[in-house]
Amino acid sequence: MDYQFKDIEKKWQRFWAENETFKAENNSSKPKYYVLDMFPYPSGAGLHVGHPLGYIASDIFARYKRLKGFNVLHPMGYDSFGLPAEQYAIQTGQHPAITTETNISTYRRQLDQLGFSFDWSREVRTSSPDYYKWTQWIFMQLFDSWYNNQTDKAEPIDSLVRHFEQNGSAGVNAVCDDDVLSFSAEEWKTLSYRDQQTELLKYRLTYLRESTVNWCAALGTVLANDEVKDGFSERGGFPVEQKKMMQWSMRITAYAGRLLSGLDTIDWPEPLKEMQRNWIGKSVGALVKFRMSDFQFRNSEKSDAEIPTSEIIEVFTTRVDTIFGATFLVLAPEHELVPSLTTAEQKKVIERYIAQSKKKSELERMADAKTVSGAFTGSYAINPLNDEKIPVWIADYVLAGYGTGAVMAVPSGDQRDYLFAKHYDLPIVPIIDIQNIEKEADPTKEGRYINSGFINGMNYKEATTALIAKLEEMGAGKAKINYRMRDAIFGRQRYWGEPVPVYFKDGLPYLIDEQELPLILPEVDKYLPTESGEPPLARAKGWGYHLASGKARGSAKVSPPIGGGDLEGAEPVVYEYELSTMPGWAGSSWYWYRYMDADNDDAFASKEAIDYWKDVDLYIGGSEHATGHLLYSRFWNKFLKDMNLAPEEEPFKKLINQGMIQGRSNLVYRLIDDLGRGTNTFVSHAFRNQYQTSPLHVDVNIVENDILDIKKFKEWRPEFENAEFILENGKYVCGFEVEKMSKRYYNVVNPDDIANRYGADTLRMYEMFLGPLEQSKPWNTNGIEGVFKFLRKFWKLFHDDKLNFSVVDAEPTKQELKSLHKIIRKVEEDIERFSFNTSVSSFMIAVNELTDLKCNNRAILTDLVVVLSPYAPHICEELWTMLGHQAGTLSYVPYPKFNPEYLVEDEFAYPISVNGKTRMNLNIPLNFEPSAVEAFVLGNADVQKYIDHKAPKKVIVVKGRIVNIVI
RNA sequence: GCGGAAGUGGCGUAAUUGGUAGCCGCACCAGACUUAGGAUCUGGCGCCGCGAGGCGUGGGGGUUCGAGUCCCUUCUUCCGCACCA
Repeated sequence: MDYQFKDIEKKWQRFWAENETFKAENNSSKPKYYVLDMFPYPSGAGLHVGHPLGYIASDIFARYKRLKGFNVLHPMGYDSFGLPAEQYAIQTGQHPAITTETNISTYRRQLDQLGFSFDWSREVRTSSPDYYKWTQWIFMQLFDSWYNNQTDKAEPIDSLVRHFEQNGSAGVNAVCDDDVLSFSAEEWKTLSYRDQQTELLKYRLTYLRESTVNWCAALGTVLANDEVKDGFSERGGFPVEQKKMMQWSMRITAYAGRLLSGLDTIDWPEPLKEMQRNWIGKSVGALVKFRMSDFQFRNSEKSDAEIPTSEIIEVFTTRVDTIFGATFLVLAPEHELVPSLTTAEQKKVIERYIAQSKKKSELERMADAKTVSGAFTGSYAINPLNDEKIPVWIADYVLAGYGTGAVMAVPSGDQRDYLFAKHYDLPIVPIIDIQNIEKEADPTKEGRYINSGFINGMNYKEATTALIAKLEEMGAGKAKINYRMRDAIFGRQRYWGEPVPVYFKDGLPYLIDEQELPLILPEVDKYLPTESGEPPLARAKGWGYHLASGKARGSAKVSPPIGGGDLEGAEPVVYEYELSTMPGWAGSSWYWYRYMDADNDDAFASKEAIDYWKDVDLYIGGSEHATGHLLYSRFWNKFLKDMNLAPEEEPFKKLINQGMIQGRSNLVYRLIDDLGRGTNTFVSHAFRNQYQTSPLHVDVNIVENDILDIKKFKEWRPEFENAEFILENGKYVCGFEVEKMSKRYYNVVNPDDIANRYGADTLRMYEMFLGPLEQSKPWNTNGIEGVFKFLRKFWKLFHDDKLNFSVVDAEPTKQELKSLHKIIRKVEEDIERFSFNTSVSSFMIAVNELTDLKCNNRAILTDLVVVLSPYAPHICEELWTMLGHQAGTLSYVPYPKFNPEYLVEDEFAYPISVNGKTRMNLNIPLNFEPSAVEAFVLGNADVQKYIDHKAPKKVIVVKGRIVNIVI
């Protein structure tokens, strides 16, 4: 029989599904291996040919690991909450759950037809209540926790409460809001329950904070950053303004240090780690306090400890060693001290400057990076180390959100400060002997300090240490590590997301009872905000938290169950739920645990399952998630570890970014008439510049090797029915361009079409054949024929000329064994280093060789089927059963053992080079020692001709590699 | 501006430790079979040259018997960040 890929593929896909061939067990004597793909958002467009790239690679790896004797977990699911479904719902009124369901079935069908070895019994969907119950549960754990800097981990909030009860706020070293109170144990106990809760909220790992959001009044909704383009909504182009709103936030900054140091322990691509490092943005430096001078404040006879904070400017610097060169301070215009520092004379100037910088959009501020602007407050501060009075300015090059929002300006060492000083004629003091500040600032750390008081003569290291010690002694500063990263906003004013398991009482948030989980997303009449601007959930009728009087719901109680005594005996009351929903990254920040135990009703996954699978051994996905998903997931994982709910500090041991598959668009060139109108005549690529033409995208599916199928073109769109063409060599040649794969460029290639025409095995191998997995590349269907031909040739090895199955039981020949063992070794090496493209060409070489040898040896072909099966599983399963094996066993047979003996050669065709240039090859036995090789080579007549019978200066012989004669 | 990745035939790519540059395909050319094929097979295919030969891994320089690979320098493309104190 001929290679009937359609029948074969359908047959095996059904077999695998019916027999649950790839179901993984949660306990096994085999070692575990967890291969994970980044789960997709099921969009309405379905998969294009670029999406499965990573899935194919991970599937090959998973199948290979099974052959290597591992118990492999290879699951798939859907990140099914998200904006597109909601947007569609707003437009059509259709519930997003319905669109999501439809899209998921499309995805499932498309994934199934590619022959992936997923364990579908573990499928997860983030939008399913069984799943988001546990997303909500983890949120609750975060709410009930604080970060203890002393133990460097998160702890239950109870431990903080106990500390407050025993010692008050003294000795607490926590990651918390800036405005926490200082109190004694007694004072704490006298606080009302509500006041206690208010205070605790400042410590919780998820907390309420006033944050700025993108508010679009016309759409009546909050937009995500990527929905805003240059201050206007991407959809509709309505103006977007920054608006302050109370938002849920996650105290991810508590984990900044661990998120950074953990990067050194994981095998991820270096660029991606670098992105996370930049995002976290650690800088080591010092906080320094500058007292305000008596110039502004009448009495400054006070010691530092007595000075109210409003009279101290705190700056963060990474170069505390340059402090003697600080000739002025600069505050961000938004800095809270600016109004009190501004003198009456300067008030107008300052106010004008603030107004002006507020007007600037972020874009303008960026474009404006080179212009210097600022304003003097009229006040002076005192440098704590030399008591010099220096002026305080404001300028928008200082960002309110970074560090303390204030800098000490050292114009000799910092270019921005230098430009500022030049512009406003402020002093520039050199502080290092070798510093050259003629034309620009010199940030050198080499040399010795000058003009720098007690650090004069010291080097950088000595000075830094001495200064920090001195500042600490004076109480005027301390060493400080600062991070660029900010706490993450954890809420959206949207419908299609996880409801936040929180209700409000007296304006304070409380967790709902754990028994009430999941808090189901309610039905609403419209998916838009209310007229008063509240999120869509405000439309849900009768949706509120029914706090029982203690009996009605059994153990129903308010969480946190701390200190509250005012709930007893009350009538059931309905409290308002939180109306925002969780952001897109909530559900994806822990999903790999759910796969371990997807049906568990009692826990997000059982302890046994988590202890068995532990972490993800291989994670494949796109680099676009570098600072989003991959950072949040690491954060939640560390938190779960602190709570003893997860065993490993890092969730993804090894990670690979598959490259993006770009689109390759085809263009036709339409002739333009004198009036600039498009005609119905099209000019072939070579002649496009000889006429007035305009390029037009054409569907890549009616173009082959850049030759336009004219007949299909005429059918493509009615207006082209009578199109005329100016051809080259009788053909219409299209131009091409590499751009995003998108409907509007008509360059989308659908995997369904390819699978229909060539089969899934061909598609899988071709996607790998395109090039290295990590590399981005344009999709070009040209070339797929080569892979298709290869599979047919492979099929033919097992069949005679009449296409009857025909293999022989005989002793394999030496050459057959050599071909086989070359590929056994090669594929093993390639897969281990994720070089899938090179395996495919090696398979081609092996099959070419075996075809030339007319090999139909059963032993050889049996092993070859196993080696190829991770790449082309369907055809291999079919041949495997034809070879007489039981159906379905192929996935778990041992990978063939490589035997190096079969590759041993006794002769080698040495390349003979003269002065580094290869001239010929000579067959020389491999057991010849270098001296014998040299003698043999120099004895050769052709060699003598090349070296002109002269005595060589030197002969280099690398055994088994090369001979180089130097003359 | 800073950080990262990458530049090899007409195209996708290969060369795993410094050791024959272009494997394997696509496209193309020639041929075989075939009453003109989206079939199969054979041969050719980096560039210049009839050939001998010369030149070739973005450009320039260096180390080495030998460099796509190592070092310096420079250009280009892509990605990320963007006044970060």
